[in-house]
Amino acid sequence: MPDSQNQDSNPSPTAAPARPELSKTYTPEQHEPAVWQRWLDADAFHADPANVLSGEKPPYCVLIPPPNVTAALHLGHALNNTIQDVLVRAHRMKGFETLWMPGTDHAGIATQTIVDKQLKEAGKPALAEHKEMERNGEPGREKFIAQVQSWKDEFEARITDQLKAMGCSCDWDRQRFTMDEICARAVREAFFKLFKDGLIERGKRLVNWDPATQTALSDDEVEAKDIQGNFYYLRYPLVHPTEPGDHSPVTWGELEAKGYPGADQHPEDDEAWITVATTRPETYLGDVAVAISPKDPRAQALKGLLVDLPFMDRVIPIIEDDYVVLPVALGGDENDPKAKMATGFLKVTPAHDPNDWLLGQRHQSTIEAQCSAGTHLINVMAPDASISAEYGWPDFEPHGGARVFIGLSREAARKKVVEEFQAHTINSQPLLEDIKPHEHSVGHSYRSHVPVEPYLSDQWYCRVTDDRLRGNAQRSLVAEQRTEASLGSWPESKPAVDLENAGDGSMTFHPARYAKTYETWHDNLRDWCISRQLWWGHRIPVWHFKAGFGDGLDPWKDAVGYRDALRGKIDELRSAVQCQDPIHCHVFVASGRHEFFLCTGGDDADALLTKFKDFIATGNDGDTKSLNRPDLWSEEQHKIAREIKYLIVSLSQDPDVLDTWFSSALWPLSTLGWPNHDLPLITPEKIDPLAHPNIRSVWVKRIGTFHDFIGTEGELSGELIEKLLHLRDTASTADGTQPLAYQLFSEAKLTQEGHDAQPLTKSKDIGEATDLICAVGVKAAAPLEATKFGVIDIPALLREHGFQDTAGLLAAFNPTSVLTTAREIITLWVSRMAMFNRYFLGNEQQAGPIPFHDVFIHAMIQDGEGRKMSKSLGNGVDPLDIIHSHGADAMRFTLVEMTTQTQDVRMPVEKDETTGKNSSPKFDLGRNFCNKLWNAARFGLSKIPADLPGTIDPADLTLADRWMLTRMKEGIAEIDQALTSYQFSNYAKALYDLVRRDFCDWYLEAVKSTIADNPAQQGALRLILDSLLRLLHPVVPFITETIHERLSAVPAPSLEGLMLTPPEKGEVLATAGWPIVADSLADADAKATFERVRMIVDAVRAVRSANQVEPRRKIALHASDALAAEIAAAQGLVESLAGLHTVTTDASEGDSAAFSLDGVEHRLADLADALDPKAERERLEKEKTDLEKSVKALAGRLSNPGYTDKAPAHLVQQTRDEHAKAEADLAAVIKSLEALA
RNA sequence: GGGCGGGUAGCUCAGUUGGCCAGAGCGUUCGCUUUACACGCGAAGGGUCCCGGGUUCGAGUCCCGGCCUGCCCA
Repeated sequence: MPDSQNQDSNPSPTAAPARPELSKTYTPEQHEPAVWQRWLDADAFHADPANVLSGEKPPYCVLIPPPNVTAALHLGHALNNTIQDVLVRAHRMKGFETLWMPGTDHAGIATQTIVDKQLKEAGKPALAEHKEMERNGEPGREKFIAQVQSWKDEFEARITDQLKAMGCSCDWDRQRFTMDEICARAVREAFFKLFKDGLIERGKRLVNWDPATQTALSDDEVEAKDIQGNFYYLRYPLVHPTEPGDHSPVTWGELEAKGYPGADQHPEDDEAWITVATTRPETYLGDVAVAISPKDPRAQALKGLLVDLPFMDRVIPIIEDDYVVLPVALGGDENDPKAKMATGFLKVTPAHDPNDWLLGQRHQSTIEAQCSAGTHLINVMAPDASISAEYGWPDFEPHGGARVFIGLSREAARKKVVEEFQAHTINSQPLLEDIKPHEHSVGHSYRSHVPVEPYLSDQWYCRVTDDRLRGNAQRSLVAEQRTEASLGSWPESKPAVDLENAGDGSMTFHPARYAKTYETWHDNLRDWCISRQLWWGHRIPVWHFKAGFGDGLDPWKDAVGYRDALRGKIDELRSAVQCQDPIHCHVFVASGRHEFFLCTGGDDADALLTKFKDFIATGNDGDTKSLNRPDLWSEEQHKIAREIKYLIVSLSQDPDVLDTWFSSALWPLSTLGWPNHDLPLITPEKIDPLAHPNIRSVWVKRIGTFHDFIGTEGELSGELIEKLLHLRDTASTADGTQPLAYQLFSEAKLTQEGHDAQPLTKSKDIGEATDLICAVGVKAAAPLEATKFGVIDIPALLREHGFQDTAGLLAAFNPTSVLTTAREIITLWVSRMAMFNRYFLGNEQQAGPIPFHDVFIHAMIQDGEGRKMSKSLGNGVDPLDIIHSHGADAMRFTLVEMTTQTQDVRMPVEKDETTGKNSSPKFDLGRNFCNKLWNAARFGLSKIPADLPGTIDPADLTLADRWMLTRMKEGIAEIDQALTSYQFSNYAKALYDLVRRDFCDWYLEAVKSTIADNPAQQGALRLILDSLLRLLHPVVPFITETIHERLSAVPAPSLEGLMLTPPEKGEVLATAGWPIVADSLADADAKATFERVRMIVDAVRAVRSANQVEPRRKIALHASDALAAEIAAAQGLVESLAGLHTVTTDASEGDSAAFSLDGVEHRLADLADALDPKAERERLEKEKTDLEKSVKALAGRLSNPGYTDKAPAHLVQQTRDEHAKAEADLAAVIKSLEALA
């Protein structure tokens, strides 16, 4: 047996390695599934945090931006994930412990809307019907969520399959979903901490309301669209402030007397009015004032007067505010389009417009004192945006003059208001003065696409503007990406430099320009509305209650004292029933009332409150036993419960869910195990030494006592034990090994001794321990079958019982290495991850680490016309279609090649007429490249015998070998540079040049004539091919793995200076080492010589082609002495590559073609049986013209003294050399032409 | 309105401190069943670097002003 770097652990000395022939063209569908299976079998993608924590390997971690479960992945996802896979695979090969965390996002409003729409279309009970059920006391919410859940299951599976088909090397055992138990736990913890720390508050404010889905939206979920609307000019009569309900009209005459400009244009006894301009006339029902600019010349005359709102019996004040735009006629800005449309009077509707809301705040007391409704907020709409008096319209009754509008949609109401104003008159002129067309921007819901209604409602807010959140996000950014402007406005956002590991200034955007988007976003941040009136999402862990009067406490007089008393009582109850999870109480003031809320920090606390709610409802003191677990309550415990019962009446959980981005923001924490990240690390060896390293994952749970874990039969934990024992004893995997084992540890010892702690084996120790950890080692990734229990999905089973496989992940992998995502995500997601990661991993002294060091923003893929790919345009490309037609590798290579530093990339889309599917000719690039690689490998393999020498002496290498190795060293440097700077296109181009141009076109052609008899060259080819496969693997993993499997059948010889670390796991290339070429193999002479060979061959080929010489015809070269010597030194390469049978210094006889090289004329003879002198003359004439042009240009440059004096000397010299060479070449060509004549 | 891109060969794009006569892939033309590859090999043609100024010995690149086009934010 020859020496080998890849020693087979089970060598078979008799049988030669199987070397099946490769097919003539690469057929991806034949190889991709098999390769995928090999990776899984090798456990190639599973990361082990222990390798990081022990210091053995540096970490590299990428978190997938979890795709929405709303739909299958599109080409943008394919690009996004290909880039991540390239980075992940390259780092894995470079020796990093590499974790790529996969998962999906529940996308609350989007998924709920889609499922609702689907149900409606299918004629099944949809959201509205389920809401009706819920109102009737039936479980409508549960049923609807189950429908969404099954949609989620379907799409999660589809998305996962797509990612796998693309070859994504995620750690699939750790796949997450933003609503699974592990993520939910993080959401609860995070919300609780924010609540407790005063960063979450309740507020009645104007929100972006989506009347279609009837939920609040955050600012980012609103998209502005330009709408062709109108400005409506409405006349409001002026009145005197006299008796309530009896306001006498103001006449124009009175106004004229007060110096009101323009009043003299009206009959003096006529009633006077003012005109407001609005785009939304229907909101006039909620008007509480009319505003005028204090600079307005009419303002003085109007002081003390009021406005009588038509048909409303509401009299409202006139307020002065600088916000109001002056019309151009009265001195307003001519360049302001608003000033052209304005009347100078602005109707103020604080409950239906964000700007009016601010006006209402500023003038609240004036408005409340003078508006006959007595309030500065009148909401005239129901949640579906129809006109309604039931949501805060205090003066609707008893007058009810606006009854005609009730129940109308906002669109119909607008029409009706305009009609009414048209139909009614003041001084026989219509109240509707004018309508002018006006294009303006209107916010629309990004999901339902209806116009967003600014709507007054109670919501939960996260105070992201607090420095603990915003400030830390701002300070994350690397110093050179901060701008002066931002630092000037936000001096406190300057990164700290003196704090070690503060995480400040350590996050970098690539390309750098996107840092500005991030920075600006934070500079203009507003508090984040996090509650959504949806069902699909994380339920807000807050309980609202009506306060009672226990212990003589009056919640309305002393809210804080009441709150503190309740906090104390709650803690007593928790402790009495051994509830581990915290409960916190807050009081908020909304609409002038105190509102009391309890927030729970975990399942235990939730369960406690649920039971307590029942306790309150039944009023049965004896029932309080159910609160306890597992013992009966003592008298003291009953007493506490009764006391709280007097403080709390009618407890109910908040029905709303959290904004999806809240759980997304926790992704770097939740997926890595936070808040249970302190679970001790247990390595697979501890579970089952015999089976290691085949144990795939280790699941652990802190179980307190043995009793807790075993439980009794029929209880969940007892049942789990039974299943685990049964599986351990009866189930087996394909190779006959057992799929799982479990062991118990003392937590104290694990924490103390780490990996070295021994499992507990004595039943006495187990029975007595109070701090037990149960660890389950799982081998199978797929569900297991075991008689009695049928098919069991072990990870799901363990999750259900609170086991986690996250131990050590947070410590090993957060901060992660890089986040790869799209532009619009910077504000929606990147920012919030930065805020949360730093907040939750920090403490009061110091902010925590950033979630990722780098953020790479990739381009958006557009179609050939620069339009977004979308379903409605039908120009989308399905990644699976490309994988099926071209192969996953071809798609990946093309996408990587396209990924330059620009914002958008275009991909011409063509519809295949036969299949009806969209594709793009761009993918041919990748397919052709893969096919070329395949055939090059096929050829290479056919030239590599099974019995290579064990060692290659570098001295035995040919010129071509040394050149190729040198080129490889250069190529590796280019590739490494491209990858570290996220220049993916450069990576693909470097590979293309190295593989296609250098290796295929020149190296393989060069070795053809010598390799059969040269064992050293055979060995070199074996190693060069191996190295190239490694460099290619990150972008084209399937084909390289397939070829590598064949290549590995031939043991690799050793060559000093070339390091090819063998695969770590299962002999798969995916875990092999990145090639390292030492300086000793870089041969500058070989490179220069080979480049000369290429030049000479090119020159000969050009002449051959111009003279239409048969490719197979060998010709004679009559060269100068110098050229002939050079060719002789090239070991026959020129002869074979240029097709020469003779190289001689003799003068040619008979027909010959001339060409010049280095300013010397050489001749090629034996080109054909007869040479065509006319064609030869044409070729030479053209060459002469080109050279003359060249000589003239170079001479011109040299005759410019500015150039020769000021340009760098080496450039001037270079120009002189070129000039001399061009002149010599020209002379040679002229000589050839003369000879021809 | 503010911010950020793009405009280079017929098409899609490179061109990183200004420095060979501006490159690649596809497409086009010519030749070729050549010891792996026609999803291939060899050769060739193809550019007012959007327009107008400026700085410089020298500008696709830097500066100023336009035009066209896309995205994000208000």
